[in-house]
Amino acid sequence: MSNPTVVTRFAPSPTGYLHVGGARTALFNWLLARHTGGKFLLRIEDTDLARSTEQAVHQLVEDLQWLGLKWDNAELVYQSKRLPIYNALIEKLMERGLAYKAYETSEELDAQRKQAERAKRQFRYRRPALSAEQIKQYEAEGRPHVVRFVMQPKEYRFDDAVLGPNQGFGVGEVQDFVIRKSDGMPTYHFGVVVDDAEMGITHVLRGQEHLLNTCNHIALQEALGYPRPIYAHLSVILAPETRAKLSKRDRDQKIRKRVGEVMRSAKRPLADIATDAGIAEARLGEWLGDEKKQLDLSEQPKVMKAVGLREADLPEIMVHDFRKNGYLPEVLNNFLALLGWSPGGDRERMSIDELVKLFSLDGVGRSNSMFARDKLLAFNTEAGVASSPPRMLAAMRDYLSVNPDSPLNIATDGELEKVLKMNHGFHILREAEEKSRFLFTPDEKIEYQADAIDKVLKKNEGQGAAALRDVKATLEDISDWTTTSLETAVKAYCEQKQLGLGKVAQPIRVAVSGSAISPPIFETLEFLGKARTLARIDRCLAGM
RNA sequence: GCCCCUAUCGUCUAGUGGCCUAGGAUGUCUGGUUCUCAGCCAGAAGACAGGGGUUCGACUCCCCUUAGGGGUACCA
Repeated sequence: MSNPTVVTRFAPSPTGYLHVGGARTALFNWLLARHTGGKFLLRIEDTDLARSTEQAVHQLVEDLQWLGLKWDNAELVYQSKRLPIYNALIEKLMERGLAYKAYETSEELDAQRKQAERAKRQFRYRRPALSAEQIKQYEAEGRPHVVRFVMQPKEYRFDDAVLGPNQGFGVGEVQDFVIRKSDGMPTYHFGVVVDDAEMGITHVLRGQEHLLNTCNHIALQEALGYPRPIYAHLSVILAPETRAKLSKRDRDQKIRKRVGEVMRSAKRPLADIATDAGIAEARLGEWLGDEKKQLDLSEQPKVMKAVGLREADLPEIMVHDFRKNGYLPEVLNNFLALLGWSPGGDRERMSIDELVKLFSLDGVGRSNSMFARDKLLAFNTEAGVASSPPRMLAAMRDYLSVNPDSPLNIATDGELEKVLKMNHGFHILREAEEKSRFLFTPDEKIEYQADAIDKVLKKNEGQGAAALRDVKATLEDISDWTTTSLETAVKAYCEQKQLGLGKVAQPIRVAVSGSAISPPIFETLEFLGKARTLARIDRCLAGM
């Protein structure tokens, strides 16, 4: 009997924040492991030296922790630290004639591909017939080389837990693929096969974009004598903006578009923008001209600022974006789980424990799904209402920790609880936070929005301002400054003056908050206290 | 181009040959509640891509077409 324990893994490459597609893959692997009482492991695939960073590893770890997807290996597995293991295996493959050195440069291969394309042929790498002398000469020259795996010309077939049995590709699709790059690093294909085997991975849940790779992987497993894990290829998550695979590049795309607009309409040359952003013009130009290029973590905000783009203008794609905007991790998990999986029936709202209990590969669908944010928003709204005050307080603290510029960072827990309560029914924490900033802003720093002043106070010969001046006396007379007393007093005033509550509440709202939108007025006033309320009314009136 | 995957309301999906005059959620629309923005309550509209089979019977099985997506790297 083989060991029946399920072992899954998440193996991201550390090239930036975790995006929701990756998070969904991680979640499914985690759910399968937890559901079956197995293990979930985390491995860092940092074989791309140029793009991998230690900073990205930290971010990945933090995002995964935020989502609550704990991994069971105490120490992270870094592929970059396992080079001797890969090399020994590669040497052996070469000795057995199952792998060989190839000396073409990337440029030469590109040219061959182009040529094949022109001839309307499919380019598949075939082992060139090199004489012993040629090889000797290349070696003597110190010519760089890669190592390729000899792919047997046959059909590769495998069963997929999601897609069904007998998946695969014909002879014409496979080729001798690279297993070690010219910089000495193994490719993804090699690292993934070796490490999955060594870590005892039993189930590989990954995106459908890996379907063809799976042929390479099973061929390698056969050559290396490894068991084949159970494969489950997940559908692709599509971005509504592009209707194509959700990608971090979508954000770059949006910024790129904006830079183009600024250059054209505002007639600002690239050099200006580069200067504003503090980035070399050459670098910026290179990025602008190549859709595949991405701005790195430090460059992105600078360029955004230089062209007047705010965080909110960009689509939320990274897990970090959702955290920063005030989504609950349990909600994101719930929503992500539903992208390509269903427990059957009408069941939709599930806690993490319920997800673990209900999750099964049988419920995983095969068709791609669009990442539609409005449903996520509705889930978050609902969860915000349903969650306990301590949970929401913790969530708000977490939100503030990633939004250090918010004035609410000075609030006490008690104040934060009040803020949460008076904003009951908010969609995301950011909404409650932004609506409440004025409560934590010094009186003299309140900025009055011109349109709010015009509409609420100045319109109709200053009717609103007059009401404000008049009701002030009523407010001054209130000694018991509580929501209920305030409500009773102001409503009595309205009745006496034959005014709708709105005619009085709106002017007060603008006076204390600076805008026409705020939490409910009486709770707001209680929170501010009598002195600050009256001071703000005076200041507002004086400023008109 | 070639290869692969997919196809139910706008979107996420339930549905595994008769329970389907197709269920839920979200969004949209209408009305109500309300001191603003939200929220909440009540109601409505909204889908089996098309064409062939198989079957007593197809949303469900098969084929073709169409459409969408993915892949085709010394990225993972």
